[in-house]
Amino acid sequence: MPKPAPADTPQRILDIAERLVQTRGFNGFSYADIAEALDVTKASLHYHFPSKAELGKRLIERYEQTFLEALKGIDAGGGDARARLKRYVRIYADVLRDNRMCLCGMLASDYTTLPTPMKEEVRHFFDRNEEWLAALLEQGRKAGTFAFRGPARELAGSIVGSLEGAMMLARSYGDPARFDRAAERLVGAL
Amino acid sequence: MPKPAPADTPQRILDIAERLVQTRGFNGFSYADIAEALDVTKASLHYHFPSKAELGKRLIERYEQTFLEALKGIDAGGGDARARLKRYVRIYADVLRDNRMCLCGMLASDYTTLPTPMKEEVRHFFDRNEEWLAALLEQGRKAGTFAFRGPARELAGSIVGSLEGAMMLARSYGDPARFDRAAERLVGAL
DNA sequence: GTTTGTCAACCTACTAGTTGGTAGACTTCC
DNA sequence: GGAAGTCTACCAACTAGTAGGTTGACAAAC
Repeated sequence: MPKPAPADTPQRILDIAERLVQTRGFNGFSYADIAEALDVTKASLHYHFPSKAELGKRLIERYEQTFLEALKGIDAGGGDARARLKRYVRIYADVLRDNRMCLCGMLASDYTTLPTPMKEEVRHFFDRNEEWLAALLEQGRKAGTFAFRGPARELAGSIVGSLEGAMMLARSYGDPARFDRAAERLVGAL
Repeated sequence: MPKPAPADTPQRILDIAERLVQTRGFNGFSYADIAEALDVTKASLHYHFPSKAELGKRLIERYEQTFLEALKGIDAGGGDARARLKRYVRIYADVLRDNRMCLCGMLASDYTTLPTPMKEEVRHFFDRNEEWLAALLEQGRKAGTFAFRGPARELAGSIVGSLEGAMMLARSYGDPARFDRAAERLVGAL
């Protein structure tokens, strides 16, 4: 028997690689790490993902898809803009409580060392992310829920940056609550 | 003549290593990179810094010293709390315009992969940094320059996180002005 | 004032292990 | 039989780090 293969191997590879990137960064793990965790050989990994660059690209694509799906979930759920914003922040908090950084936050700090296709995907993620958040902010402003000056998109970029930074520091301090406090301030300031 | 050695070699090693960490992260460069940039052998680097962990630790120590020196400079210069805060933010903006990340911001994202002594130094840097900022914020609040709720130290932590995150994203977008806009919002909100 | 010894600062040459990646054989399922 | 997926067995390049030798500056001993 080569594999009882209960779960789809490529997906399991992505699951493990994702966790590794989120905890150690793109330069902080190797194919050998994935192989060990999955109990297969490196060669087998290369069969599914020919190069690390390709693996990384697919990783971001999948992450973005899941993330945007979650945002749709927020749109579908009820509540005013503030409630939605809180659910948005909650996504980050949950990732952090799983002892992970945001995948793209991590990759943003590895940015200069990434292969070009990955760079493009990282920016694409943040573009979509900020677009959605900007729309929510604008909605909230129109409804009188939020008060802020300037373009919503600019504020969105600022908030995303703040959340990523707050995650990074909270993780270094091993103190997820530190993220919550910072996020509370951000949301409260609107 | 063995050396025209105008500059102190250990310092030059630290200079180059610092730039490499700030641009590529601690796992994104090797002794070979420093050796090439400095035109010496790897063995020579190991003479001055026995291990990469030791090099990294010394790197943070020196960075913190320089940073705290700059904060003293702000204290010494005139102006109210807001003016001082702007000069504080300026430090980050200048680093970014040199195409670098904050050294410790970078190391915060590499955190899980760092040797323990480096982890301690990174946290020490942020502790000192936030202590100073908290004092400035408290000063500003007492003088009526700033308005904010809760402990100054908590706000300081939030601001430092936001600045680090804003830097990271601005660098990914190759757009230093993105940092300026985010920082402007942060300072303006006080 | 030359010999002798010490020292910092480098060098060449090497180690053991890791990196991403490949070739080709094998095995199982349709 | 052919495709899919896995394996063993490799490779060249790179990793941090080491062993041991060379160089020239300086200082004391003679």
